[in-house]
Amino acid sequence: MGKSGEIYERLRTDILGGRLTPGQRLKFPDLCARYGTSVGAAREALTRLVTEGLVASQSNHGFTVVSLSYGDLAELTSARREVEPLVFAMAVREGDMAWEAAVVAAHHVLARTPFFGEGSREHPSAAWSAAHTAFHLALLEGCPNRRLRSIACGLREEAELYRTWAVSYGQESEEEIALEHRGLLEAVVERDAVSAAERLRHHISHTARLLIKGATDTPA
Amino acid sequence: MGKSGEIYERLRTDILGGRLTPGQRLKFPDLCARYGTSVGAAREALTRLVTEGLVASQSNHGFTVVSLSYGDLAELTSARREVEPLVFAMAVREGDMAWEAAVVAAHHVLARTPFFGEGSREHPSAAWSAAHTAFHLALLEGCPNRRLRSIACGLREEAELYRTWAVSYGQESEEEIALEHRGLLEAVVERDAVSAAERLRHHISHTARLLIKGATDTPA
DNA sequence: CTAACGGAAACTTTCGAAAGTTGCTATCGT
DNA sequence: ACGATAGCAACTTTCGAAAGTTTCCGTTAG
Repeated sequence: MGKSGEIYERLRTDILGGRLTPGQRLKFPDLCARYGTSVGAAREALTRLVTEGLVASQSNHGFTVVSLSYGDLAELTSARREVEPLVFAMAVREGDMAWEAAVVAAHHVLARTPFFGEGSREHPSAAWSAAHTAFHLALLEGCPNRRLRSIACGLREEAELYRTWAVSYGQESEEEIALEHRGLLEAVVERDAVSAAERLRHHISHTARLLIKGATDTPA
Repeated sequence: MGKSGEIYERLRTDILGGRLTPGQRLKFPDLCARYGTSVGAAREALTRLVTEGLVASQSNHGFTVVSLSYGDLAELTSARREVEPLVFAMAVREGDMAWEAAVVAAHHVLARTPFFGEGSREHPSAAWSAAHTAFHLALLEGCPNRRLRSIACGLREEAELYRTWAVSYGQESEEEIALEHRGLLEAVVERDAVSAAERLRHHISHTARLLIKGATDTPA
């Protein structure tokens, strides 16, 4: 992997990790200093992030971290409600036993990881977030179609931004969410594709609603 | 639009137009001479095409036009069978009257354009191909979700490569295809989303089968 | 005759300075 | 005081040469 791939990874994790705020301008002088690289490498990394929907660019106006809005969250959620269940259903139908085992494993660590960490009572712990992402990726991994898988994963990644910037999760959501995760696991081991799709669609709608409720300004 | 956007367009049309053969190596010296540009501009254009699936890249081994294979066609078709009908159904449910009118117009043009041109009896005319693409894009355009639309259009574009390199179309297919197009139009004006999705799924399967039959070597 | 090694050619990747563009500010005229 | 204009400053974009890689071929030793 070339050098620009390295800065691409770092930029991506910095955006997803909340170290760069949505809407923030990404100037080359700053970037080069921050990551110790040349403009060329930074430029290539940024253009890759643009196609993934994490960075926006205007001609001759540079690059910015994408800005969050209720309208966009609604559109993103609508897209995820359509494609993720579809991909998940295909995984349930066609995934092999190794996949099934990976899902069971991912659910196990998710279930055993505490929702809130030592610090905040508002944001889920980094460990839980990681386990949560891993579980959902594991669910989709069973789909044998590379293209569909990467489409679904791409949408989930865009949603990740909204998750990291969500103001707060309600205390009561924790159990409901855990219940839904168990339901998804159940659909996998029982190989019930239609139930799987239905449950995932509901889960996406539910969690998106939590993000909307948590925010301060009015929904679009 | 910058200079690299210009060469991006030219490269894209050259690939889609069959002037660059699948699997062909794309060397910077050649590219710079062909399009009269610098390596930097060519590089940016290529990386953009990689994310669209029209060009493949290996680290330190340069770029190539994607190579066609039966396995890949099968996967691509499978993906299209899932997402295009979904997007089309959403268009039928939510598209406004202006969209409906655009579909009627696009179908009119398509129906009046002769399938075979002056020259070959094997390949559809360039005019028909253009009208065909325009019709299908018009169908998807009614979907209000920008992300879903661009996903569906992206998949169609990848399929375009297989269409331009298909060995030949059977003579009898012309009428069957025209019939299916009329069916799609009908589903739009009658606002029947489930029929629309079903018809489009069938149409995709059918045309993909024609491509497979037309090829000379054995399917995977 | 085969295999390993060395070296050169061709190409990809990276870099940073030059050129180009935009938006702001200060100055001048009304 | 207000508006217009010209110049400036900051930044983006582009370019092509330098550096780094891989591949291939010819040579030599076994």
